[in-house]
Amino acid sequence: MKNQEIAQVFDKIADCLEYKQESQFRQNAYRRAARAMMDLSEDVEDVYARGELKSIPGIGEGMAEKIAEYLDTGTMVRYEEARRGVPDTLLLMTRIPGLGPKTLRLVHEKLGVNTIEELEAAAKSGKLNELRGLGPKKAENILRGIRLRAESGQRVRLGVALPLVETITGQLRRKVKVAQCLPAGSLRRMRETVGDIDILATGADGPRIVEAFTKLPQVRDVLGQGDTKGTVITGDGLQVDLRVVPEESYGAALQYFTGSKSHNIRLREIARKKRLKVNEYGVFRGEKSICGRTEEEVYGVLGLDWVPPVLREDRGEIEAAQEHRLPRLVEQGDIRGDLHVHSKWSDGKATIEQMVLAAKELGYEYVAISDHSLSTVIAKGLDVARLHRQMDEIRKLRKKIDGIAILTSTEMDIKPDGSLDYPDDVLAEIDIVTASVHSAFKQDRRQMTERVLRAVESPHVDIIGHPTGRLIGEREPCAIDLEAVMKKAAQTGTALEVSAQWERLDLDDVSCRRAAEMGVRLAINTDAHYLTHLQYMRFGIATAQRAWVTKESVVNAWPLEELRAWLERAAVAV
DNA sequence: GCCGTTTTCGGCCCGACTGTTTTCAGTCG
Repeated sequence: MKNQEIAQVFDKIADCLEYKQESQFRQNAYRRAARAMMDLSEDVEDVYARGELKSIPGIGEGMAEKIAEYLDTGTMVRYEEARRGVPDTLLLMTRIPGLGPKTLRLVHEKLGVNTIEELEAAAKSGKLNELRGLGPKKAENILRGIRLRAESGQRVRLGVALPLVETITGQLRRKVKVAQCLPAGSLRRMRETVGDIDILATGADGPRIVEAFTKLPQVRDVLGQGDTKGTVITGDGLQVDLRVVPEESYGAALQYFTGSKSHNIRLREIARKKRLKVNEYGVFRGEKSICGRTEEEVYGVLGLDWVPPVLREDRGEIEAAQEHRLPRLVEQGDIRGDLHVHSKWSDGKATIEQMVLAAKELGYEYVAISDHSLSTVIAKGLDVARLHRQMDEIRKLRKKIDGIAILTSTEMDIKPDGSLDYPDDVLAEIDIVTASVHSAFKQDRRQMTERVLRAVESPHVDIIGHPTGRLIGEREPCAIDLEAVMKKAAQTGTALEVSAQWERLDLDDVSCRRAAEMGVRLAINTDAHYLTHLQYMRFGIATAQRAWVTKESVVNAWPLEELRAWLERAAVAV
């Protein structure tokens, strides 16, 4: 899978062109092409093999040739050419906040600066001030930028960012009069990680709201403070932007500030063609504001249905909204049960009864208790004897607790050779079987793929748990041919999990979309080890929504009877 | 370099804030 590699090459070309101050539009073309590679839900080599590279939006004649060249030869002449005269160490400096391409080129050419260390020295010695357009403040800003880049710059996971933003907006509401105050940006789009936090507020007194924002206890550093906009760095190094607009601009501002950037650019292009202008204050014909109070109005006047924030990535949602064929996405209310929940029998922290009651409290129709199997020793995996005792307890609980169906289950290891951790006759007794990889993550692609395929082919396995094993920001996804796994899963009716744990979100949105398109069934599960983890369902749902998934594909959005019928199918299909 | 209800050339999103400037360029989102 060379998608990411090619994306990086295109992005680097764009960086070089930016440094060399070549055409903005050409730079954008490379950035768009890079994004197109990242968003591609299948292997670019497969698209190339079919001769369909040019059907990818943003990939034209030239880009298609460059991709082909890279896949055939492993290099790209255009890349080498772009890099000429731009030392690699200089490219690293393009990510320093406050230091743009113009300044970078200036210090390189006039002062011979090639590295971050040299830049720092030049700023400290006052040499920077000698250059035209650069004063002492600028030098100070650059030093701060270097410091910021060194200590933060890490993207933060959704499950961390969301509680943080809820705290911040809550505090702001208490400190100052705001009509609206809510997260926008990638957080509202529920991306798996966010680079910064964007907050939108409406209210009459912009300067005062921004002032209050910069004085919040979490704020360590104020990067900018104007009448309508503030930018700060929190104690743990995360950038937070606040934007204040008048109430009548709420919809336009929310739309603008939610992004994504490429989604917004597309909208503004559409507006231009209609001789309209979209900005954060509204939609304008000439000087006259047509609308802006709600997002629905903004989309409507451009001829689009309202687009759910989770879809705003320029991955086809614009066209779908124009043609009134946006999907009705799966949502929290559609979920009827959690099919991956641990208990104290293995490494969970609550009893089965506690977990079941908590699931019932959430309004679920059913819940599956899926403790670890034998091989996961570290998690107190159950041998067959303990498994039987655990299942006995479940049978007793069924009599004690009504209003929710309790399914027997297991999260069973797929061993390195692809064999399963329980024998078939034991698996046949269990209502629902999730099979997961928990060891030998470093196997090569062929071994791993065959290993998982064996599990998919087992008539007893219903769900493949966290299919790639990734931990966001900690462990890369394992090498596996997901396309092959999905193809087989579509045939056997085996579901793939969308783990709602925010450290995992596995499958991710892009793969999940591919799976759904291929007709693979999905199971959105929390893999809860604590009672509170049951609440993580929202992250799994967001991931599925970002993958355009509707409730028909999601097995735990089905009524119990349908779910049981599907489980029966798994038992007879060999 | 891409792309088409301004179609094969001539466009390409829009505004806020900062710093160094005496009217605006650079950077950011």
